Amino acid sequence: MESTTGRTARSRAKILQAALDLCAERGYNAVTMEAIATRAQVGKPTLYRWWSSKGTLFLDALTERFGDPYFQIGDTGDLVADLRNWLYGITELFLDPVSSDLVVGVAGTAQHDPELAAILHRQIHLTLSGRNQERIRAGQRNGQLIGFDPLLLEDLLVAPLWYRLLITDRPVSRAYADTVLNTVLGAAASPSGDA
Amino acid sequence: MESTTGRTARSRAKILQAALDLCAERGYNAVTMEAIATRAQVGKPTLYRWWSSKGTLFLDALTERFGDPYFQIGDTGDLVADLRNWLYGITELFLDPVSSDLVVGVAGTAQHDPELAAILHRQIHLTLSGRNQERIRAGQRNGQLIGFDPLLLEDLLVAPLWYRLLITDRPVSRAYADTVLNTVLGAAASPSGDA
DNA sequence: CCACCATCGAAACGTAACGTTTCGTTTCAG
DNA sequence: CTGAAACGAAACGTTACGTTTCGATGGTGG
Repeated sequence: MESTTGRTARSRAKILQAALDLCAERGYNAVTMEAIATRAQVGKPTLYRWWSSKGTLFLDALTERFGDPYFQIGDTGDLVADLRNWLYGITELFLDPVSSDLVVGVAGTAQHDPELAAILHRQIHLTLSGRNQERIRAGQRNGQLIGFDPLLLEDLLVAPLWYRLLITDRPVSRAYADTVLNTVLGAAASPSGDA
Repeated sequence: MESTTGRTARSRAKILQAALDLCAERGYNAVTMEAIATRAQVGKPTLYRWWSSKGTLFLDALTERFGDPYFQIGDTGDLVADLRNWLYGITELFLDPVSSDLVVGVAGTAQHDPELAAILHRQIHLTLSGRNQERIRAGQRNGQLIGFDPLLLEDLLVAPLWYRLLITDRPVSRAYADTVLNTVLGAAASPSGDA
């Protein structure tokens, strides 16, 4: 049966830790499945038993190490403050060389690995984005940011950070996050719920 | 000397065409340098003489086939209309299976190919983005969209399209481009020129 | 018009990482 | 205690890369 102390659980923890360590040392691209197995003192078949590729393995490592606390909007009752802290967290993630290299690596791999892309889309988009939209709707029921389509608001706020990380090489910063937030929130309500 | 009819120019045209054809047939990921060389009836060393990798080759093919007309803001005198057509063009590019596969492939490869990333950043960011900001400033000198930081405006408009293409699997559409444009342009002027 | 030399196409090669298979051993459950 | 499942380690075939070699081709100076 599945246990938290069994051999498989210990191997899994060792593998994810080895992957993160190697990523920090050599960078995402220079890490191979063979190196992960060696570092974790684990056989390669064990890697492929649980993950079909380097990309899916690192997506799990990324999720466990930098998961919901960074990508999910918090709930203190003040929606605008929660959105700001949400953008601050993602900015922090994108500024740190180690975590941003990991994020860029996984996002880049997903562009030519359909299976990883599917997992990422389900996990990030459907699950996380769904919860984030729910958080926005909850704020709107309390009279905050009424008139914004939740999905569109989420897009407009977080997309510029991803755009800077992946397409341009301009750095993100707290000041940039503030500017995006202030500008978008200054916008009139979106004309319809098309998005 | 360099000529437009010499052997090298003919080879170059054949190579880029073969790359685009193969990309349309099998998809970006399934195209190999060997296959491009074979299809173009060209030796592999000829490929590596001009391009250091598959990514840089396809960036050239992308630029020649889907270049400035798609990524550069036009100038009809009406800035808002030009911005809308700009977003429509990129939407069209991202909607077409062949061109979007090419864009996704190059963008994805750039995430783990520093040389390609550097070229893309210089080419896209510095050159194109510079011209686009200049177009926005020209409109502002005519009294259009005064108060927006040009760089921020460009980010806010185009980032959501890239975000949908690369991170979520939600489709773009003209209606989405319209909603983004209308919402952002409805925004108050950005508080400062930080971005 | 011709002879020369750079450049070409084609093929063969070495390398790196992949993902799989095999085999003897270890671990946990009944 | 016993057996089945999962393990670590090593070896293997495969694929695509990027390079090297070699004979042929084509544009150029005499």
